[in-house]
Amino acid sequence: MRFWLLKSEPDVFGYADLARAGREPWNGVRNYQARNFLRQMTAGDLCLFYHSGTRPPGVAGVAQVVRAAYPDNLQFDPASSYADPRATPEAPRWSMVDVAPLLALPRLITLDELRTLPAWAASPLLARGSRLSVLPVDRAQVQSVLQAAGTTLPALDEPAAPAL
DNA sequence: GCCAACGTTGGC
DNA sequence: GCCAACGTTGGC
Repeated sequence: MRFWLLKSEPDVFGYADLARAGREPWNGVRNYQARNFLRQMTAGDLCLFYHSGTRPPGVAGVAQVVRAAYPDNLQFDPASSYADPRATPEAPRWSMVDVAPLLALPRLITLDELRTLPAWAASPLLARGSRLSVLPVDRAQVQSVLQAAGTTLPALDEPAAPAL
């Protein structure tokens, strides 16, 4: 299992919207680095759901990848602002995954608070001018956020897949 | 292949 | 609303 952070503007689509929807294609990512991370995701990976463009920004919940990367539908939709005329169904350029809600944090863990957590010291999220909307995190970072929020995820504390 | 111009992101 | 940082575009 790997761990990721997904940014979204809550005015557009926040964690509460995901909780309501039950499942959602994470489409519209139009940055190659972010796209390449999407392509590394597999079902079962956990994603911190980060609210950006709001005050304060921070992690609002945890989502789970429920479908690995497949072609982003919006790239083929001329009516979409995410349309990409260079993309064809035979040669798609952009990918999306499907995510589902897993846990709403009891309280937002703000960007300011992330800056105080040792596990986050080296995260690109905290780097000046960071704009990446999909980025890898690690188990310790996820755990530190859950701990700060006063909650846990049983799946996190289990050892990696037990050998049979 | 360089680089200036431009558009976008995102914290403040 | 401002502005710094960054990625992309397109002329050359």
